[in-house]
Amino acid sequence: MSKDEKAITGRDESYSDWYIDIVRKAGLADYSAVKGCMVIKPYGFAIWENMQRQLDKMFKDTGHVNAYFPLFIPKSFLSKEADHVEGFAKECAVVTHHRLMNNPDGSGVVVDPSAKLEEELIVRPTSETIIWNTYRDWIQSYRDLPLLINQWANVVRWEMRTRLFLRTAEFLWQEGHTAHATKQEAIDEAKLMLDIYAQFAEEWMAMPVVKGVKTANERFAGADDTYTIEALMQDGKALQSGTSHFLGQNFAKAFDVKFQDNNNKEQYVWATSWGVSTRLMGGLIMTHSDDKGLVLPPKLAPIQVVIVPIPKPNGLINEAADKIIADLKAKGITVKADMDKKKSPGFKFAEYELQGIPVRIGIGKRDLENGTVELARRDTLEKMNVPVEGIADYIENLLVEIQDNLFNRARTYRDETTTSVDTFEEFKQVLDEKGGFVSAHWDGTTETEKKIKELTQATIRCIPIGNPQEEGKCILTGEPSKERVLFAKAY
RNA sequence: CGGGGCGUAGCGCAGUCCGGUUAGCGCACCUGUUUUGGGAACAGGGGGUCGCAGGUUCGAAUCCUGCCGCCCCGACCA
Repeated sequence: MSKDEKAITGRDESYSDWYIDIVRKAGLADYSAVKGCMVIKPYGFAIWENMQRQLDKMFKDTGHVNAYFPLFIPKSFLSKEADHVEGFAKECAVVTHHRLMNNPDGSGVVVDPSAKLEEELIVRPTSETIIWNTYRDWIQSYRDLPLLINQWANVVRWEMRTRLFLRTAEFLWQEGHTAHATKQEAIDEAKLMLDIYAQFAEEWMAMPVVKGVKTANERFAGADDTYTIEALMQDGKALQSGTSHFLGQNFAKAFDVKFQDNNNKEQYVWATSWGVSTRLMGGLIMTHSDDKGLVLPPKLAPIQVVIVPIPKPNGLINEAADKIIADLKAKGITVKADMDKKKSPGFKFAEYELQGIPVRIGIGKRDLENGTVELARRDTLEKMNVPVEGIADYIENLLVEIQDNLFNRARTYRDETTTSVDTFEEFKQVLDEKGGFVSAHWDGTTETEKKIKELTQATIRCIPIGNPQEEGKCILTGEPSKERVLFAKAY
């Protein structure tokens, strides 16, 4: 096999082709026979499972439980909350019939026109409506609250344009839906989940994020407030990586969900919803990977260490490898030994770099003689000779170091690619030449926000939480402003 | 929804303009031998309804008509 055929497109050449090459050649996902839908392959799914496992733990540690609600939603449900239906109506898949029949002309199967549904069903684009319709029956008293439920599910949003992991017609996610007795409690919940998302992104994905609030224009359809974590990709575009919504009483009123408080007074409940999706996979890829392929943070890598015999396996090498494998496994480190005799070491090196495995161990004759192994780290591509004695401890520390290094590197990039500007000229120049987050004053109107988007393609990603208050003038209109907001071109 | 591209072996493509042996090449795959510290070499081998349906023709991957699918670029979105 030649280098060129296996090589991935360089980031400088085409960032978009680079991304697709990594997704496909590292075996994460593939296009499917269905337009806009992808197949998540075993290696990609293993990474997603690691994400799920940790997130699920964090949800449960904060008192949430999992449940499952239907894929199909009666059409009438969707129209009960006005903003919500307006936000999603344009991208819904609709089930109209429930039976097929043989085409009378013998050409295959066709929809049986006599099997038309009384009420059409929507394939969930999100589950607020079916869930709140159910919560009405579950909630009577303040003692039923708070209700803290999450579900892991697939949803469908009929997008015009798709991109593997970042935007597909069907995607996997989790959606939390909670009900509370008071407004403050619901706001606290929405913020708590945002913190959990941020903590997960930074500590597990090694992906630095900005926590913030969305502007009215960017808010979730049906929410009073939308909180977001925003990450910056290597091409200078922002990725909305998770959102948490304070829904006020909008869904409670739409679905008539009331409870009796401890004064026997009837009240509408307060709600939140929050979600992260397989889009995080896209963020993970675009935060760390390089021109050799995927780079994975050790905490999420399905295989943390790979052992490659040089030049091929033999009794002594196998023996040395088995010992190392046992020591690593005892520490809970996942390890794979590639004892395939047909493939050359060079092939394996390239292959595991493409797959982003954090640490590679090479064992050859020279190593056996010297009592060492060759360690290669994926994040820096450094190679070093390390004594076999104490290798498991060494690797355990190295994995932590790699995790930290990836985060620090990404944070440095993010900080260096965040620019404060005070004029519209500067604003445009930074967006064109440098990209990244641009911190600027804005007059607070949707009209100005839309105008800026029209002129520059940049949107307000968020108003950062804990944003310093500062007198200034809107970069577009010159109207007074009391704080900066974060702009960027976004995925 | 507008614009563009593509559909020939598992993958990537040539052949199509100008119809004519048994449809070809690279990679991958199988067998064997020699190799092996950064994507090995040689030899042999298997694998195809040429997207689908009609039509023209002695003869269609190639020409005509219709259809289907996917990808890319834009507007909308996690």
